[in-house]
Amino acid sequence: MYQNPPGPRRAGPTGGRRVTLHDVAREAGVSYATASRAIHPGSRKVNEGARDRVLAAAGKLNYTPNFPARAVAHGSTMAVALVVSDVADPYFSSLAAGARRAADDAGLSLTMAVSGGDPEREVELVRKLRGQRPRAIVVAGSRLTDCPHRDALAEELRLFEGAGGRAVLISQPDLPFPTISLANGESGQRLTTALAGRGYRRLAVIRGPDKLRTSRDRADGLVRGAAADGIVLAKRDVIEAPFTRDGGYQAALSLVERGLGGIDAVVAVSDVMAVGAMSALRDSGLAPGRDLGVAGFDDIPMAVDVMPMLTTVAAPLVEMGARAVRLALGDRAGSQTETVATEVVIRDSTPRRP
Amino acid sequence: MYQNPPGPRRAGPTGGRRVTLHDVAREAGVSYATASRAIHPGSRKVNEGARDRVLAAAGKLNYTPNFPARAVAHGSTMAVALVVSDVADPYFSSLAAGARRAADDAGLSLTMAVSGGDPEREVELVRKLRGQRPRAIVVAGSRLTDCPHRDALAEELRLFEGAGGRAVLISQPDLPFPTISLANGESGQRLTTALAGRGYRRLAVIRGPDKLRTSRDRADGLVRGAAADGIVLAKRDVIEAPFTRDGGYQAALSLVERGLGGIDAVVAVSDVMAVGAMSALRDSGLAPGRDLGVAGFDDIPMAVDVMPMLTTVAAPLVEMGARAVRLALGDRAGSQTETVATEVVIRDSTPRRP
DNA sequence: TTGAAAGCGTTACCAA
DNA sequence: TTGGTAACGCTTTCAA
Repeated sequence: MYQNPPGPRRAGPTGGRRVTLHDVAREAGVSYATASRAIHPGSRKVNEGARDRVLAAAGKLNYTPNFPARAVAHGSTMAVALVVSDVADPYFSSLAAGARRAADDAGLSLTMAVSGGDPEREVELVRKLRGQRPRAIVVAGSRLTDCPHRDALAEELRLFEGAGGRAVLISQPDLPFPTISLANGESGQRLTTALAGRGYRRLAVIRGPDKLRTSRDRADGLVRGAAADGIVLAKRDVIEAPFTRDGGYQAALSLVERGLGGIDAVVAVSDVMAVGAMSALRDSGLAPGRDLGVAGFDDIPMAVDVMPMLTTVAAPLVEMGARAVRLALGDRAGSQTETVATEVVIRDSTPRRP
Repeated sequence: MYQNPPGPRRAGPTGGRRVTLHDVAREAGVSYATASRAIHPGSRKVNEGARDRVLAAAGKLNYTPNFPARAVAHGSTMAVALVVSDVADPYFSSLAAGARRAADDAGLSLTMAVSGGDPEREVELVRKLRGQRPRAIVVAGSRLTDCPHRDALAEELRLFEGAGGRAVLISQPDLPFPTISLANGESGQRLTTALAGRGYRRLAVIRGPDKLRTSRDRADGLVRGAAADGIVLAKRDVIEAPFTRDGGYQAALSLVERGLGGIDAVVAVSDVMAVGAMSALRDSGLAPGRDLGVAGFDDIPMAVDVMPMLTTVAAPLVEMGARAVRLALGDRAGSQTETVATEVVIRDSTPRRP
């Protein structure tokens, strides 16, 4: 008789009383177990009359099931965790929007964790998240080339799966977990082909850190594509900068300061960087599109609101976020890695050249 | 002796074993209670040697405290909940970034709930969130003018507070809860003054639904300001549209189709709408800035990357998100409503007119 | 400082 | 179908 003794409820931190299932059961005049069954969606083993009374009592008392308690008893929560580098970055917030929707469809809530792009923090985050016992952890944007952290992350995720959770990665295909993957390299090649077809002859590439898998694959694809399509891409015209808007800005600035030397287009490995680059060009007195073609990757929403509109390799970001969650929640059958299609979208920032 | 029986741990859904505090205690050779105290940050009442052994054992076994269980026992979680309309909207994702940071500083995790702008869903969300027993719920972007839902929301938040939680609103100052408030009306007036000073004489306003408090206050401020500053703002030149980028686009389009009739600037009640409006103007063959001044509210990051750069009333969005969480977590002393300062930022989208 | 054990609010099993 | 109750993994008195 250690449990749920009748009598006044314990006061909360600010003096409030908590309504528990016990109160509901008493109010409805049924047993504790019956009340639980009536409230829980899954079990239909309860008399209609009793159920109605329980539901009515719950409504009257404004009862809300206590999720943590439910989680402890049932051994699993109703939450999915998403790890991103930065919520305010359009790339990640689009992924988050999709993940949220899919979680919602499954009746789960979404917990967001933000790493700030710090791989160490990312590992720490996953570790903490493990304690939350979410149904699944989706990791977007880790730096998988960075070996020690890469392994530490894999270990944390492995432990998470060992405890019954599900881990899924987005766009980082070389860890032994189900992954929503983008054909980044191939996309880069297709982009150069499109640019070559529009008359571009000499490229500069603005890329993120080499440790960032997405950045590296895209940059490599661009280099390969340039070679294949007869476009000149000098080694010194591949500029590395932080994988952010400001990184793109700085990279473009240094490009201009150094002298363009015949470059007729600059491709950034993300739209966010490309947008920064466009602003830098403009601040340097150059007109993006007219003086220099500009292109990016992702097709973030603002790509059509910058001027000129940005040519890009469109990735279905929202859909990717949703698919990651669905992949995590679905059964293990089928392929573990889903590759989503990308599409080159030509806009005004890369007009046809004479 | 019903509790934590020794022996093999229960298998998880996929067959994994869970490491519990019991295992750690046994591994360290101390009692269950001592292990708990050693792991829990707050209690220093444990022998250093024992503590070290516990921590070592925890590390060795890869133990992670079970948050839900902790929450059940302790009566409160380590999470803060944030309700927004749309994660992918820069306004909300900036708020989220700030809220995340503040939650992080307090050692709490952030759970995001997305209402999609649907007030009914928003109430439902808060209700569900109550079940999660977060330390605090921060609601951004509700439509408080919509009375039935407004009251329902207030009731849910009241119940949440009754159970010991903390509720804080962002930019919706007319519910009886602590609020991070923006001087929206006053900001609107200051913007018209600035525009008048730059030679603008006839305005159009693109606004969101009347039910949206933020939109209404800003629009009202613009109307008042126009009157005070001798700017013409005809009733028919106030266009209502969805509070989104596409809403702004449509509104501007209809404005152009209808004929500008002497309007020399269009002000949208948010940067997101303003950006949409700029694109619409451009698609209609007009040059924002040159043919027509454009201004917005918020100063979202992309305001400086559109062309021309957007004049706006800057709100410290990230800081607001952070302050909301801090307000929720702090003690009840001091003022319940904090008003944050805004600042008119003139950029190229509103050049001086002859 | 430590250990035993009583909760916390659920779910789920078992017998009725 | 129902009620009783063990169990979930933890925190926190209460004695020792």
